[in-house]
Amino acid sequence: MQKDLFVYNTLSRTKEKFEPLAAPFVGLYVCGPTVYGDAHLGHARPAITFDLLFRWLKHLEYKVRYVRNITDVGHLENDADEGEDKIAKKARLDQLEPMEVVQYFSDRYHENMESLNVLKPSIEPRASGHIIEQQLMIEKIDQAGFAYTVDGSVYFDVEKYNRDHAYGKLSGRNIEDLQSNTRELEGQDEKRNPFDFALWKKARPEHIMRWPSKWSDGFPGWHLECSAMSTKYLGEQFDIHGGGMDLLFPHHESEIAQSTAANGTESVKYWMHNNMITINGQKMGKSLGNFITLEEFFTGSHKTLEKAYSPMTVRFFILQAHYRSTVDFSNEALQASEKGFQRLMNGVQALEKIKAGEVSTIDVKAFEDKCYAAMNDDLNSPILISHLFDMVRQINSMADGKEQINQTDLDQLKKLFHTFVFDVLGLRDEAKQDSGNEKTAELIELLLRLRIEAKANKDWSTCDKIRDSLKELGILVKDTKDGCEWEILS
RNA sequence: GGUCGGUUGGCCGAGUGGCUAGGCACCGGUCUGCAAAACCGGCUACGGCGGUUCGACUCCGCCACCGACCUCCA
Repeated sequence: MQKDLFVYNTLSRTKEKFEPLAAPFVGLYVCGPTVYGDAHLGHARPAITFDLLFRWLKHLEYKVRYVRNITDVGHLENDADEGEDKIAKKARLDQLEPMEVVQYFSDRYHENMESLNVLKPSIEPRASGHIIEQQLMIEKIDQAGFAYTVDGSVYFDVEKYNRDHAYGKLSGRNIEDLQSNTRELEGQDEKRNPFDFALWKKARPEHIMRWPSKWSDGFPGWHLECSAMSTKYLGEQFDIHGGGMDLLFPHHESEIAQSTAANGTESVKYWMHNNMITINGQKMGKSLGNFITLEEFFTGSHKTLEKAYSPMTVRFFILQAHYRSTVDFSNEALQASEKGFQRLMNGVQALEKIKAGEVSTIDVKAFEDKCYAAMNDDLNSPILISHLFDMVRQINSMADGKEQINQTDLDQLKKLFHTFVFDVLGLRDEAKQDSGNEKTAELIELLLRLRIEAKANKDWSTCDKIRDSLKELGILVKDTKDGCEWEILS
C-alpha cells in the first residue's frame, strides 16, 4: 500500500527507487551550517527539506541515523593562502574565543531550528571535535597516493585521481574545463594544478585556530570534515547525502574524491540537493549580503519585511514549493502562505468536531493513496498540501452538513490528517500554543457566553462591543450555526 | 566563456502528450442582525519561432530572457 519511495539522485539526474544498502537501516548525512553568524532563510531550506525526508523515512518505518554536522573550523574567508579562518576572523573582531563564537551561534541555530519544528538529528558532530579523524583520513589518502605535501600543507592530487576515477561526475564537469575555467587566484603556487584542493593547511603565525599534526601546525581543508565524519558515523558506504545545490561543486565533488581515495569505494548511494531561496530573483546568501535572518522573520525587524512571520508560516512557505525548485521570497508570497496555513489549521480543528454519520460521501482511501503517492514521488510536499486543502474543503462541507462520513472513515481520516500535517510536514498549531493559558481561554469563553445572551436579547450593541473589543486584543470571533468559535490571531 | 537549471494565470506554486493541481488576491451568490468564517460559482495561464503528432503547456530544434555553480556560501 505504501508503495516505493523515489528520490532524485543528483548523480544520475533521475528519480531512482530508494533501496537502502542495509534495510531497514538508513544512513543520512546532511551538510549543516557554518556557525559564524545567524541563520537566515536560506539555512531553513535544507534543514526543513531534510527534516521532511527524515520524518518521511521514519514514517515508512526505516531506522534512520541522521547526521548533520556543525562546521566550526576550516572554510577560509578568501583564498587558500591569503584568507583567514572565518571563525577566527569573527573572533578577533569581537575579542572572543573562537569556541565562544561557535557556541553562541550554535545555540542560536538550535533555537531557530526548534522554532521551525525541525527535529534534532541523531548525531550533530562538530568539525573541531574530529581533527584526529580528519588527519587519519589524510594519511589514508596519502597512502593511496592521492596527496602531496608542500611546506607543511597537504593537497589532493585531482589529476592523478582523475586518471582512474571521474572527478566531476556529480556536478557534470570535466577536468579539462576546470583547467581552463579555474580562476587565477593568488598564492596558489604550491598546488600542482589550480583545481587541487587542500586537505591540510599550515597555519600562518597569526592564525589562532590551529592543531598540531605531522605536517605542520595547521587546520584541515574545507571539504574534509564531511568525509571524515560521515565515514565515522555512517560507514564507508551510506545511503543519502544531502545539502544545498550550491555545495555541489566543489564541496561534494571533492568529498566523493576524498572518500573514494581513502576508502577505495564510492561512499554515497543517493545525493540529494535542495534548491536556493531567492530574493528579487537572486540567491539569498551571505556573500551577496541580501539575506534576512530567521530571527528577523520571526520578529519582523528587517526593513524588507512588512510584518513579522511566524516560524510555521516560514515552514509552510518552504514546504509549499518542491525542494528542487527555487522559491522566491516576497511579502505577498509569505502572506499567502500565512493565510493558507491558517486555513489548514482551521480545517484540522474543524475535523475534530465532525460527528460521524451512517454513510460516507468522502473517499478516505483515495485521499490516503494520493498523499502517499505525493510523498513517495521525491517528497512532493506541494502536491501533498494540495490534497490536504482538497480535504479541508470536504471537511468544511461535512461541518456544514453537506457531506457525511461514517465512524470508521472518520477515525481513519483523523489519523491520516494528523499524520501528514503534524508528523510528516512537521507543522504545529501556533494558535493553540498561544492560547495554552487556561485562564485566558476560560475568560474568553465567559465573555462569549455573555455575548450569546446579549445576542438572544437582540442587544446588538453589546454583542458587537464584545466582538470588537476581543478583536482589538487579537482574538477573532466567528459565529456558527449553534454558537460561536474563537481563535487567536498571530 | 564553460557546466547545469529555469521561463506557467494579478501573485506564489504543482503537473501532465488529449481529461489542464492547490493556495493567496479579486468578482458574484448562499448563510448571517451585521461582520467574519465556511460553502457554491466566476476569473483560467503555460517566454518567442519552427518541427514531430490526429492532438503539445507537456517531446525535439533554434532564439530570447533569468538564475545557480565555476571563490566561502544552505
